[in-house]
Amino acid sequence: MTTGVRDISVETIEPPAEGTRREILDAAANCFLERGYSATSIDDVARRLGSTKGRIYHHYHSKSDLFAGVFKTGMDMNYHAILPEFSAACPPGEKLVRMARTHTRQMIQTRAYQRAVWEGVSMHLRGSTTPEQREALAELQAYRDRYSELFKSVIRECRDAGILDFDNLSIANQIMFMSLNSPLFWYKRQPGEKQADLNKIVDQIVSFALRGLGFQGELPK
Amino acid sequence: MTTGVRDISVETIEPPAEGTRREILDAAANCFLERGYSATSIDDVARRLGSTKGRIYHHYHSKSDLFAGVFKTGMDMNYHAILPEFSAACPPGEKLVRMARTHTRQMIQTRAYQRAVWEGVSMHLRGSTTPEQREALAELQAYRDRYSELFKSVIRECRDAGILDFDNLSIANQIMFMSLNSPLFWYKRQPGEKQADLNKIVDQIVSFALRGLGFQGELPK
DNA sequence: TTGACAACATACCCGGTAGTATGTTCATCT
DNA sequence: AGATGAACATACTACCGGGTATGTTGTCAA
Repeated sequence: MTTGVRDISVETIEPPAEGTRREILDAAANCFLERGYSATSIDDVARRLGSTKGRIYHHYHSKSDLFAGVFKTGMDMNYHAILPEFSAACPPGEKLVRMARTHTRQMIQTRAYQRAVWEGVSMHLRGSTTPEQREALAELQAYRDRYSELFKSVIRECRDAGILDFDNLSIANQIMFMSLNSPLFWYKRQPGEKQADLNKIVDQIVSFALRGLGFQGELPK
Repeated sequence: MTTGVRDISVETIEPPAEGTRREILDAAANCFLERGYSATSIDDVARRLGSTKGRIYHHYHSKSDLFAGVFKTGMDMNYHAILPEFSAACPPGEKLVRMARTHTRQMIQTRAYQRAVWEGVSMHLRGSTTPEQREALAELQAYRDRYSELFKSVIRECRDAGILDFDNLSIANQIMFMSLNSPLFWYKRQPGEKQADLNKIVDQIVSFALRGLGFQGELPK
């Protein structure tokens, strides 16, 4: 709404606002990561920013709106990372592996945002909140469902090709995501954070998930 | 403390108190399941019981104490179910499968309690709450860690026997639990709830997890 | 120069919630 | 019968947290 106005300015589209919003989202995501949504107060986020409520409420209408911002940003990053892999022309097995690796790496590298996505999904599955904001959550949920469908379609393709072997597709997809998302809950960034170490962890997770789906043989690449 | 006093009474040890406590715990567990810990108020639990706060505070000192009761009860049920399997004299592969089945069935059948256990672990991994109640959480966490160790030891035994194949033991254990716990988040009890249907779901989950750990061949039984 | 507006900070309101203090009832023991 | 205490209900307090209303400051355009 208000953002459309300053499209006149040359280059650096809305540099202050977008930077500020991102800064607020980062703080909010980390607060949600540490204490969860309902245990986090707006003042907590403001404290982390070194400012006050006013700054946050100037950019976001409500707490749930702020949360939605974190959720959507997290999913945006996921889409940005996964769509190239999904659209690539390569055999379904290899595609699934690449998508799984990318997704898992996302869970680790943008952990705070992804944790909010997780909690958002959990919140939606429950019956809580008001009907109005329940609708907003439903929209976000749909956004995340579409993402899930990307994997589901590839998994189905793999099964049809005889690469995978499982019973119920939806359940298989659920458990696979559960496995790939697991670092959300136990991963701690180590002091000597080598890129190779991270890849090793990602590989083990992806290996677990793919094997779980009935994948045989060694993983490509 | 207070329970030790009435050990004098013959049979039916503390029948009213224990029944009442269990009734309160059930209500609390379901509230925590639906809205999460911090979003649940004591009045919510009381409403579900058809009574008032007074009843709850008569049996539990605080909200966190009530939560601890739910957590511990959930873990007690897990131990009660898993210890016979763990102590049984049978080859490690078969033992692991039986333990995994039992655990997964527990996740489904006592879902509300187990969800609280989950949230308790998550809460502890974060930095929240006061130092005093943080200690109580740490104790519960240790209780749950011992349970996790039961699986870990069997998994290690399996790997040493060449039945399983994975890289890091701790990570493998984490992802396995993540898979087995997954119905906590997506399982919904169906109208026509046949025992056979439930077994089918459990089998698929266990099959996924065991394959993920590198288990080869068909599952026993 | 000045008005206008974005980007905040300050001050305040008010509903909800954890926890407490105080009844009330009923069963059991002496 | 009277006392005692468990098992609650009722009434109340204090505080926290979401949200709002109202300043304050810097910037930019005319």
